[in-house]
Amino acid sequence: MQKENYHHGTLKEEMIQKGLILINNEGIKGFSLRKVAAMCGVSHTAPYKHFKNKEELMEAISNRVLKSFSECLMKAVETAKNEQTGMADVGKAYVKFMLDNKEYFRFIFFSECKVNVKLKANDFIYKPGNPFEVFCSGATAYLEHFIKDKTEINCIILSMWSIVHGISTLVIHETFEYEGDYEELVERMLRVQPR
Amino acid sequence: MQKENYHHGTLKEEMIQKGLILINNEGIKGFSLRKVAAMCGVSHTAPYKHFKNKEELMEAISNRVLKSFSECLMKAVETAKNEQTGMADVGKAYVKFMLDNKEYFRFIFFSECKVNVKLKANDFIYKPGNPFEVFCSGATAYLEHFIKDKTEINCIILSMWSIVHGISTLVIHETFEYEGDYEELVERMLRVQPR
DNA sequence: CAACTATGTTGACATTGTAAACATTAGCAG
DNA sequence: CTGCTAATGTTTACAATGTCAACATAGTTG
Repeated sequence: MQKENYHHGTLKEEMIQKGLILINNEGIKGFSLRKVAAMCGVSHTAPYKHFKNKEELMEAISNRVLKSFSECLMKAVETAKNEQTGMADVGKAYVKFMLDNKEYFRFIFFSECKVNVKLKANDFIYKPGNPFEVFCSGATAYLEHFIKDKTEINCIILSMWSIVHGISTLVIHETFEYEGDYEELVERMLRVQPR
Repeated sequence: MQKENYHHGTLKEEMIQKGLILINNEGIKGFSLRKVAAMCGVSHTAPYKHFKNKEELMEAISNRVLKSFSECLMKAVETAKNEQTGMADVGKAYVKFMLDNKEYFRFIFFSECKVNVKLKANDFIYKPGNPFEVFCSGATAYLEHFIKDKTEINCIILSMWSIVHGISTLVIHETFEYEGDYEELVERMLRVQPR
């Protein structure tokens, strides 16, 4: 009986799963490698066979969330493309996803969690597949129909990205609160833009 | 000789001072209550006579930074008022201050540090003296010259705030990078707005 | 089957936050 | 000045945590 338990089999994956649960239940400050290991029914050093250190576990968890985020945004971009609703709906999806997953994004953005993503303006280079890339490239494709100047497009995109990211961040950090429908608010905030 | 040292005298203030230094030198993950106490030449539990716990120390440090931030923005608002340059300069000051103090804002926004500030939209209630209040009320005063509708003003302000806060946050978190002058970029980002 | 590698466990250690019990000093009442 | 009391520090102790080293077990492969 013990023989079957000695080797867990899918510990790496379960660490990520249980890590997500722990974050949801106890927030950032309740998160610890040892707790997650215990949730997997494994000794507190077993995870080190799969993750170099705590930070690498956090990064894996973060990537899992960002992957869902990407998929969510991709769907929104597709819908917007088909139904000609413009980028506002994608922006709304961006904010909604972050606010629906506050605890996860506190973890990703408000902790020492490394996010393996970096966008550069100017040439707008990004690692494909991450949510920010999805948002920005979706917006680029949309704006190209209306605007020629590449620099202006980038500027507008950056503006939109900052708006949706900024408002989400402020709300999640509890620096700002709106007593009403955030989607409607975002809609209006983005509409203030020329496009 | 020991008699002079037993009572520190201004420990509370020095904890804040040395805390700021430690954050600058070692970042969030290098920050600990015990280290700050050591820097003050005091036992590791002495701070508990002045702060309920670590979080309260962090809050005090955060408030110190936010006070400087407020003062900086107040100056910018004053200048904008006198020289009729509009809110773009205040926005640039906002971003510049955050990027000039990356380590502090990582501490404030990307750690378990409680920021004792909460703005509410709708009625736009804020605790006076905090930087966000300075920015928003400065913007309100400015916009009232051009726009009547209170709701629209609030929407534009929130947009501007999100833009400057969002871009700063993204850069500090190293999710986004711009190889050029951020002030010029912010100028353009805000100018995309109707006003 | 034997040896190797991947995966877990035990035990140890340093760092940290925090609480309790005790020490020193400052300030004030008499 | 004396002595009490509150404010401020220190020592000691403990639990939680990340991490390392040494060892154990189990698949895998020649």
